[in-house]
Amino acid sequence: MKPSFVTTPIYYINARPHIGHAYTTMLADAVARSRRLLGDDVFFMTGTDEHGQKVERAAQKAGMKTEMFAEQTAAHFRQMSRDLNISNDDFIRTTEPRHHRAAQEIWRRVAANGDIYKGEYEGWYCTVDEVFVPETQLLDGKCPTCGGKVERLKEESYYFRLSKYQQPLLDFYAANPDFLQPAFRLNEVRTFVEAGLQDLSISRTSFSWGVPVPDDPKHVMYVWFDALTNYLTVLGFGSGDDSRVQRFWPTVTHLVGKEIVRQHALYWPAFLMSAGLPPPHRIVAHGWWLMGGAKMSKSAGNVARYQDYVSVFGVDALRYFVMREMPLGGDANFSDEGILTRFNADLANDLGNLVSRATTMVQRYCGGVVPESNPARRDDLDAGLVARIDQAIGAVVRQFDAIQITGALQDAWELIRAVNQYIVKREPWALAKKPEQRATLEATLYHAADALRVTAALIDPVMPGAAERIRRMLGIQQEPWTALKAGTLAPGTRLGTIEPLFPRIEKTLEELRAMADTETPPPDQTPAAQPGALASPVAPPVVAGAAALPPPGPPSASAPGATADKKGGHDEGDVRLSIDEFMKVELRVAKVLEAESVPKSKKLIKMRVDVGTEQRTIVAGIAEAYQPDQLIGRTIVIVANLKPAKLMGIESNGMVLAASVEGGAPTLLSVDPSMPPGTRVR
RNA sequence: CGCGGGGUGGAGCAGUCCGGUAGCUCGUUGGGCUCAUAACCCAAAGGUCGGGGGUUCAAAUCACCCCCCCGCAACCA
Repeated sequence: MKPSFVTTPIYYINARPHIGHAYTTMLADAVARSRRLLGDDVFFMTGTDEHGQKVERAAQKAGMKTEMFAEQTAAHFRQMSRDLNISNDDFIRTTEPRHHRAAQEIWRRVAANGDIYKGEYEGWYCTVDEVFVPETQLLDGKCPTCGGKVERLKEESYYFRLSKYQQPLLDFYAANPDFLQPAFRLNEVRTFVEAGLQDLSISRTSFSWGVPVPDDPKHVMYVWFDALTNYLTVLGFGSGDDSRVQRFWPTVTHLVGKEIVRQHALYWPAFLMSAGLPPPHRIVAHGWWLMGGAKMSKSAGNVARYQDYVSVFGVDALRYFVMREMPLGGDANFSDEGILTRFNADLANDLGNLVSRATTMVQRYCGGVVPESNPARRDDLDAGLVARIDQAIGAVVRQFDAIQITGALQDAWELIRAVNQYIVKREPWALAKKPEQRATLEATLYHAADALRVTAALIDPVMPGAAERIRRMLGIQQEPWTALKAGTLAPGTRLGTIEPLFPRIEKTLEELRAMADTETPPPDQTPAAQPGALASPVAPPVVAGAAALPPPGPPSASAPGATADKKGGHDEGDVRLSIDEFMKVELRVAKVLEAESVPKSKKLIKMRVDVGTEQRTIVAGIAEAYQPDQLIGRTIVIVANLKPAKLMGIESNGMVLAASVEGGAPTLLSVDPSMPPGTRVR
C-alpha cells in the first residue's frame, strides 16, 4: 500500500475553535478518507500548539497553572474532532514528552549541521508588560500600552541560519512546482525568498513555557521551530523507533490556511533540509470564510461557531456545505442562506429524495429485495446510465486525487440528477401496473439501487455518516474505490430499514434567526455527532444566525451578534459604569484650526485643535469620510485626557469623537459653534 | 506606483494559463409526472462577460490604460 500522511496544522490554544479551525480539519479529514478509499496506507493527525508566552500569560490571568490551562483549552479542540466525525489517527499536543524529545532531536541535528548560532535579540523591552515593543510604536521612548519606561534589552537568543537556505529553497521550488497549491501562493513565497532571507531567532529566555533547548535549558524554543516539528513527532521521530518516519515521510499533504503558508513552505523545508530530511511533498493552502463578505472577527461579533450549525443541520450537512461552497484556495462566504439552500436543494431534494424514492420502490414493487438486471436485455437507457455511473466514478476519484473536492461533489451531483432523469424516463410506477413489463421494472430498480450504492461511496469522504446510512438502507458494506464500478450490486440483497436521509428544513431564516436568541447549550454537553440526528423538536439551539446573516441595514449589523455572544459567553456581570467612573473621561469642546492628511496613510488626518487652554495635535482615522478642508473651523468633541499614542510616527494627544457603524465611515460629533473651546461635555 | 484577490443573466460562482456556440447552482415563469422528503423531470425568459481604445479573421480569454470593490501590511486611541 502506498503511504500517505495527512495533517492539519496544530491549533494554537489561545482561542476556542471556530468555523475556520473546523473547516481545515474537515477538509483534511475528507482528504484522509479519500486516500484510504483510494487504497493508501493513511496516517492522519491533528493536534494543538500549546507553548509560548501568550498561553503562559492567559493562564496567569485565569489564575491557573499553565499545565491546567493548556489541558483545559486543548480539550475543546479534541472535542471538535469528535463533534465533526474526524478520523484522525493521532492527536498531538506539543506539551507532551514525545514532542519535546522530537523537537530537541531536530534541534540537535540542525545544530550539528552548523546552522544554529548564539546571538542577541535586541529590542525595546517594557518591564511592566514584559514584552518587546517594536521601535515604531514607542511614544517618547515609552511603552504605548502602559506608558511605562522601556529599556534597550538584549536577550540572548539562538539563531537559525535561514539565509543559508535561500538558494536551496529556490532550487527546490523550481524542481517542485506542485509543492504548494494553489500555484500563485508559490509565486508569493518565491518572491519573498528572492528578496533575501534573514536568519531566524529561534529561542527565548524571557519565558519558560516551551521546549527547553538541548544543553542550554534557560532557553526555550521559539514559536515555529517547536510547532512545525510536531509533524515528525507523530511519526515517532526521536523516540528511537523511526519506522513510521521511514514509511510516511515525506509523502505528506499538509493542509493549512493561507495565513501560515510562509511558515510551511519556507521555514519548514529549510529546517528539514538542515536536519538532513527531505521537504514535504505537498502543501495545500485554503482561503478564509467570510461572514457577510467581511472577515470574521470577535469585535465585529461575527465569529461563527461550528457547534451551532452542527446542532441545526447535522455534521454531514456542515461538512458538505463547506466542501461544496469553497473552491480550494479562494475565500468564500459563510451564510445561513447559503447553508439552508444547499441543505434543502442538494441534500434533501436531490440526494435524500432520490434515496427515498428508489428504496421505496424496491420495497414496494420487489418486496425489499434488490432485483436483477439481465445484461442481455438492457436497452440504451440502461446502458447510458451504467456508462454515466462509471464516468462519474472516474471523474470524482480524479477530483479527489487532486484535492478538488468542490469539483468532486459537482460531479457526484451530476450523477444524482442523471439517476433522477433515468427514473422519470422509465416511469417504474407505470411499469409496475403492467405485468408484461416486469423485467424492465426490475432492471430499472436494479440500476437505480446500484447508482445509489456508487453515490454513497463517492460522497463517503465528505459525508461519512450519510454514506453509511445509505449503505444500511441498501443492506451493503463499504467498498474501496479501487474496485468501484457500475453493476456490481448483488441481486438478492435485502434492504435495511428505510429512513429519511436529509429531511427538508421548512423553517424560514427568521425562525432560524430567532433560535439564535435562545440559550447556548452548555459547553460540555456532548451530543456525540449523530450523523443526521437533525434538529430535534426540542429547540435546536442557536444557529449563529444573527451573527452570520449579512446585515440588511447597517445600524443593526453587529449588535445582535454581540448580544448573542455575550449571552453564550462569559459575561463579567454588570458592565455599567458608575457616574464617578464616567466622569474620569474628560470630554471637551474643541475647534479645528488646521487639518491635513497624513502622507501614505489611508485613514489618518492630523489636526491642530484649540481646546481652550492650549492647542494640541490629534490624529484621527477619519480620512475616508472627510477631506481635511472640510474639518477646519468645525467645533467638535474630543477626549482630552487620553494617553498619547503614536500613529504613523505622529503623536496624537486625544481622540476625536465620531459615530461609526462597524466597517463604515465615521461621522463626527459636533456641537453648536457658540460653545467656546475647552467647554466640558458631560 | 506598497503586496495580493476580485468585478460574468436577479443571487452565488465556473470558464481566463492553451483566444473560436458564454456554462453551473439557486431564484423566476410555463408545462409534465405522482414512485418520492410540496420532492422529481422538461422547457422558457433573463448577460454591452466593470469601462476604453489595441493585437487578431475572431477577445470574457492576450498586451496596455482607466474605474470600482475586498483583503494584507503600515496608521481605526
